[in-house]
Amino acid sequence: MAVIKPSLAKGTRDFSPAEMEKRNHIFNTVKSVFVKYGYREIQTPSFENLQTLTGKYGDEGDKLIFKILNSGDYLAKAPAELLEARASGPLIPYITERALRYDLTVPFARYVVMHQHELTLPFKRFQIQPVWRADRPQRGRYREFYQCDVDVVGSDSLLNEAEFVLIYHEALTKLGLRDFSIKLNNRKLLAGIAEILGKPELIVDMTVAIDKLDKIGLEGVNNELLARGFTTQDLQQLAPIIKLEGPNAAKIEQLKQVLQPSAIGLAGIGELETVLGYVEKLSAGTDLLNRFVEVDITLARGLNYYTGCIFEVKTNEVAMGSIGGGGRYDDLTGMFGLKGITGVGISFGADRIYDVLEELGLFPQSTAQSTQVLITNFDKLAELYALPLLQKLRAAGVATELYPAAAKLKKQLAYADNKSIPYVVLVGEEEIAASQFSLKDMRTGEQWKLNEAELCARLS
RNA sequence: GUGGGUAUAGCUCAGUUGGUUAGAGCACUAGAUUGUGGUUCUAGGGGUCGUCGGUUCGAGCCCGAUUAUCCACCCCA
Repeated sequence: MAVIKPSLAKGTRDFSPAEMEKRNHIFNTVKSVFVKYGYREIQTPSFENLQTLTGKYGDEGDKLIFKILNSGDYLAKAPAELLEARASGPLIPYITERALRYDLTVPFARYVVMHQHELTLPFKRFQIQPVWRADRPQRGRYREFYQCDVDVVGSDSLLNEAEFVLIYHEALTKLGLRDFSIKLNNRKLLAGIAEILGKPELIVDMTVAIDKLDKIGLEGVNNELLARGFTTQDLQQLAPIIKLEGPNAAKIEQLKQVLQPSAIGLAGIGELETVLGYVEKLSAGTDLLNRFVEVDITLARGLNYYTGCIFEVKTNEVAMGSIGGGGRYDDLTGMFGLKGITGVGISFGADRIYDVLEELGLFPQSTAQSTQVLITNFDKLAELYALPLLQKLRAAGVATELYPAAAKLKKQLAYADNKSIPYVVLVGEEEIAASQFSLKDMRTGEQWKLNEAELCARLS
């Protein structure tokens, strides 16, 4: 057989033991916060029926769904004329029926609909699993990456939104981040602005354009707006809104003035005020609200199912895309035939958070620890002598390993050193004769002779 | 999908206007040290210079194509 040069599929990564320890540090941290706020974990399959996923993410998103080729003679059912014409797009439904999940929200919506009779509403769930996108990889963008989603369905209370602000703050702070912004906006408010301009149908074009403000500046936004069907008069009306600055309360006051004629716009403002009010009460005595929460009218977010509040989190310490986002969607399950169920949720981008923590050196030293004790192995006799100790230490809950073959001590100590094992137990003729063990502390180099009971007491 | 950069040892990279046998650091193996790691010293293994073609007496270096990869845009976490 020809030897294939080993390589990774584009946009994927291996995770070494050290990397897994760091990744688990992130997962465990966010998980502990989710649980504290009353969320329970679920998992859904890696792949779904293709029709479950298509049409939920817009045309751009649909293109990025990894589709799974049907098994067997997958071309048999394809119409000859489509094959003849090499019409890839129209062929898709004939050759693929399943696809890898693109996010965790849509599978969750399917889950809610399928399990609606078992669920007690409001249902609060979190989910930490990989998702796949056929995107072109670059910095902070992978084809396989993990999302940590928390959502609640069946509750329209804005307390949920406020708690998500607290969850973001608590989890990211626990991970060591010190300077990040939790940006808040509301789709209704954006709809109100489009309404006042007399172009409610262009709300998506408008939000996509003003979303780019920090990247291309006001002039760039204006050019884009013109290209998307807005007039110079619209731009004059929009300019003061886009350029809003100052504390959140001041922004809200100004928006109230501007949005006076729009009922939906005022509703959006009202929701923002309520959320901020809850956050204030829930973070009394801290600087959370002033330092981390920012009302940002230019925050758009692409997913078109959002209908109310929207969130996005960015770190200010490293150049990186958003590390989290989410929002409220009034009718997500409607696509699966269940009307009137509202949901709101957020997501943490674990892989980007990893890259940020790595760049800032924020991973704790202790995540790298695994084995606590290594027992050396010189020969068969010493190995036999050591086995009962191995059993006792493990029974006492101490992560212990016996070097699996007789080898030079130098090599065994180098193994312990490389694996950051803090203690080594040396077993040789001398120790066996005296019914003892030599315990070596690898950090200080100190060494003691102890019997089995003393050793176990010392290590456990 | 659009545009740009890069490709030399396991990893990070040098390599002169094109000129003998292509280098360094790290990593690895062994020895200095027969039962003591990290530091140090010594030695060693490891390369079809991404691939194919062209120019040339001669190509790691110049030209073309191709593949891979990274970055930016689009979009997103």
